[in-house]
Amino acid sequence: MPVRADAQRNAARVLAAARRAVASTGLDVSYHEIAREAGVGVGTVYRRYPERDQLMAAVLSDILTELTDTAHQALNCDDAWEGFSSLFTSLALRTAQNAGLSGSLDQHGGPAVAQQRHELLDLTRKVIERAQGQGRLRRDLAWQSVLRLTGAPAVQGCVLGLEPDPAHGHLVVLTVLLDGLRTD
Amino acid sequence: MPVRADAQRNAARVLAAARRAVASTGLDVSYHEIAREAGVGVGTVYRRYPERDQLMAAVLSDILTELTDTAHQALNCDDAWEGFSSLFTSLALRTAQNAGLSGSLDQHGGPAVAQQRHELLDLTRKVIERAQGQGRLRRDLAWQSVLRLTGAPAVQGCVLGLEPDPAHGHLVVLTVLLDGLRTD
DNA sequence: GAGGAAGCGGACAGAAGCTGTCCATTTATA
DNA sequence: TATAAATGGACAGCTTCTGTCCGCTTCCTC
Repeated sequence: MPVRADAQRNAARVLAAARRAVASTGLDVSYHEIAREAGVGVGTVYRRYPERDQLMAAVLSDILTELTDTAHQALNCDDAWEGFSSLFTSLALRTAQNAGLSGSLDQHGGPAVAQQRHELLDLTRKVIERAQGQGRLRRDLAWQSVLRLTGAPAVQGCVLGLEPDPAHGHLVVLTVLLDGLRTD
Repeated sequence: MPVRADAQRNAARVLAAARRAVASTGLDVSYHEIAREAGVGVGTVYRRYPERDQLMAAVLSDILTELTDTAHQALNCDDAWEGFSSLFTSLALRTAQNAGLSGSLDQHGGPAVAQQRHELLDLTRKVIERAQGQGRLRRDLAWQSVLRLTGAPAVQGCVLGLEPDPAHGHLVVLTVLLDGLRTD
């Protein structure tokens, strides 16, 4: 017997809800919250992902797949700076949307996700080094440092209590960072 | 009868512990954790700050006092850019140390803290506009936007799971941001 | 150094929220 | 329509937090 249609539908709903929930709450989001967000019962979420790691692996894999696509496009872009800045922007916005993840990719996901991540890192390194090779991107920063900068626009506020303004805030940070990174 | 010596000692310990705890855990840190950090019983913390808002107000006021000092120094600095960049750096590092606060200053503290914050904001605006007036800081950003940038180095990680490296990470972001902000 | 008041610590009850299970009910397929 | 798969959500057990209370300790005064 094939997979039932409603089961497939719910699986998609749960994954989408998990992505949203992880993005807003973090990796320690409760199963109940995911179920609520998905509009299904907790039992359904537990049946689909008996282990928390399986759920996180699915979420992370989903994100990594999207980003790998973007990285390939960036590497195929004729202009090295344009490729770099578009990938940088994508990474930054994605990081901002998933502020809850912050560096805990290693603990979750297992070897399959690790492999996916390694692939994306490799692509990203190539994009950065190509832009540096063409003299468009400053060379005084290691590619890892450049990559880490993508986390900067994830800012949610400041000690002075200015309202966060996530809509335009990220873009301002991105603009200034890119201006600080380009060489011409 | 004057305040007992041990009471004074404990008050200082609790405030210091609360600052550390809020910085690492966030505004919703539990009283027990603060007490543990301070090395006192929970009762002592509750006696000192029966309302959570009182505790937060004390913490925020402490931070604001420090920063106001720095802002005064920045405004007295002969070189407008130097003044700006040193204040910017202080604000950024302080924000990074207090990532847990993120924009929730308004809900806490009451009018006294609000007044302190208003004063600091005013000083900061002056520092920024002075540097812009001297043509050292790019003029295409409103002072609020510039201020918001101080939150950027608070980055704790990125979607790619690179280890956070808070020690040098903040400095790299700061360098690139300042390079993207200066006009000469 | 003795007495009394102020302060202290931490046990404890009650509330909240999370995990993971179980089964009566619903739904899709043949 | 019959049947098996899938569902939802109640529920027990656990953890963690809040806020109080009271026996004990520490400090100050005389």
